[in-house]
Amino acid sequence: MLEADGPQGTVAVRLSEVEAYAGRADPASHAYRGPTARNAVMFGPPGHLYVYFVYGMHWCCNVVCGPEGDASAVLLRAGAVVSGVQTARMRRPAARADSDLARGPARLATALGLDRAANGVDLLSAGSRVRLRAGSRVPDDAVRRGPRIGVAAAAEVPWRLWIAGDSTVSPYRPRLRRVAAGARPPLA
DNA sequence: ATTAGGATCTTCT
DNA sequence: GAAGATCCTAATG
Repeated sequence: MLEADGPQGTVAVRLSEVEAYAGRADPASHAYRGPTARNAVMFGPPGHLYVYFVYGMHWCCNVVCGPEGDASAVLLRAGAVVSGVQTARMRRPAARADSDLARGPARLATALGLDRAANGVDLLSAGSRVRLRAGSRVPDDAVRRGPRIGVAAAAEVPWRLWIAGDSTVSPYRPRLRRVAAGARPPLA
């Protein structure tokens, strides 16, 4: 469960889909090329929120996992809004059904009202604006795993985990990487 | 139901 | 200068 306070109220989400990134050893990880201004939080202590900006308009959230310096993190890909539904709807007018409110990493961040200002927040402190809490346990046999989405490297590593049959899990669309206009096709 | 294209800007090469 | 851990809308089958 992830819970975020905001000016319009508190929204809580039960996570249904996540993706693991294994620090510097993982070619798909933002930490792969070492520390930078953007990924600094990843190299810090675990239990903190790493928020980054993608595609010129979206924010995505990770929970830092490994020990300090390890730079491992889990991307929060989707969840079900379990409280503050009305606030989440206002933030996500494009969502048709409530199950779409946090169905996708950028949607989840928007529903929770998270952006650059939430980067680095300690998720395990009761006084934080954003908090990670234990929810009801998911049985092992309800957890599925498969390839990560949208990554250009190490796509075959099955580190996306989700709850089987959950309607809030993002739809899997293996998009071919966009090729720049006018670029030559790769040589076979 | 599925697909294609556009929006938009930070980050690192 | 180019690509990027995405989403939305419109068009088509």
